[in-house]
Amino acid sequence: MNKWCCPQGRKSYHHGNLRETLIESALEILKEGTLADLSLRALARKAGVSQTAPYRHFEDKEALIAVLKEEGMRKLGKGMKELMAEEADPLERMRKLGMKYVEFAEIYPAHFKVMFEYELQDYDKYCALHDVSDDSFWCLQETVDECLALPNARKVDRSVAQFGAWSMVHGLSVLLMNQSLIEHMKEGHLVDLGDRNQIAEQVTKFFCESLVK
Amino acid sequence: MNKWCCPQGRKSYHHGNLRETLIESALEILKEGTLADLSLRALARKAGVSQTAPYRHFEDKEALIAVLKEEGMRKLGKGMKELMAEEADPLERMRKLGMKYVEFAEIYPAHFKVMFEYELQDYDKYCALHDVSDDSFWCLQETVDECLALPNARKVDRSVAQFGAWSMVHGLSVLLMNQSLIEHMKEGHLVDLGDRNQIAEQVTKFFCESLVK
DNA sequence: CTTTAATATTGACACCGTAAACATAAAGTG
DNA sequence: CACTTTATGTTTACGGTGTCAATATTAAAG
Repeated sequence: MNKWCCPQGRKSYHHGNLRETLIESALEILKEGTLADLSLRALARKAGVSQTAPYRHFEDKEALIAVLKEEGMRKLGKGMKELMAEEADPLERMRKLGMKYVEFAEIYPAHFKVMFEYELQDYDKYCALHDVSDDSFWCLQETVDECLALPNARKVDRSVAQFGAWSMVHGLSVLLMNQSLIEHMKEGHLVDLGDRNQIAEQVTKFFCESLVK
Repeated sequence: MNKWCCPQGRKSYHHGNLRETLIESALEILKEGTLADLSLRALARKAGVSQTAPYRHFEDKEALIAVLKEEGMRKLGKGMKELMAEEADPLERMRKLGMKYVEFAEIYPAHFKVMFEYELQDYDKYCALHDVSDDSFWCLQETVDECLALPNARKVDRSVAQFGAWSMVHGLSVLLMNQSLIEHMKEGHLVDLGDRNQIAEQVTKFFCESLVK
């Protein structure tokens, strides 16, 4: 006998697809909000389910975050791997990889922050995240190696080029996401999306040109 | 008549120096913890004062955060300004400025995160922070200009060099702070402080050399 | 000395993450 | 089919958070 009455207009006692619903809701929140807006309780509310229901699908909040990181790394990695196939010229591919990175941060700022600013307690627990992250890093490493193998390559240590490239685009992403920081540099001038894109283009170009003589 | 009994062993009803005490406690917490450990209530507890007492000195948590950002920018700016006087060679100074930045993040990671990862709702409200931030930016701009005025300077747009330099050291700081990210790059190898310092040295050197022919 | 302004307290509210005990439904087993 | 197990929900509760309103204490100003 079904004497249970759902809190929201739900048909059955079981939601049926709660895990995926929670993840999708979380992604929605990240699209139009900040990490601070993301709470398990809010997600539960959005799914019309009790506040502790999410704990049947995620050990704790961190486990949900890990999945969000994973989703982000998957999307970023996908875009980068496509470039590996599309663009043969190492230097030009390097530049495009950098722009992909910056554009990702531009389009999904909150998601980007979750990926890189939310520190997990024990990273080793989430090997799926570990695996999917490797894809992006492989693209970077492969492209760096190809650049350094160029006949006109500057004599640069492999790991220096790797760290340099990644640091450059990561810093660029963070700085460009932060309107107030940019305005300092631009001496109070308003900086719109066009300006930011132009800066990103120029800086990534500058870096790639620095790899060769 | 003093019929009031203090919650902790405090002499008088008024704390006397609560604002400074709260800031100092906050700085202590940032030295050995994360941003998540920082709560107004915890600070109040530490000062032996009721949980709403801090609101007599800070409009809200954000106002306290703004002060912490300010403290950090002041310390960073101080170190950078000293370098402006010490080191005459623009390129070498550029390199040292970068290392100062990275070392700051290394020594005060939580404080660094508060400064650059905690987004204020309305930045314009805290003009003291705005002013003290300008000092650091001025050092960067001045040094970039001197580098680009060098006879052997590469032909680079001023704002590109500025953004490039800042992006590079900022990204470097963030990446090096994040042990799990480094280990990806280093293919699982443990990366200690010595390794990180060496990477920072090499990458900043690489960038500075990229500014000249 | 009296009034006022600054500073602190208490109590409350709405959030949050999460643990324990319990309820329901679906899936597996005889 | 009935019966048990497992997966997936709910309720209730605890301690934590930021913050507001009303109140108390005291230092400073008149």
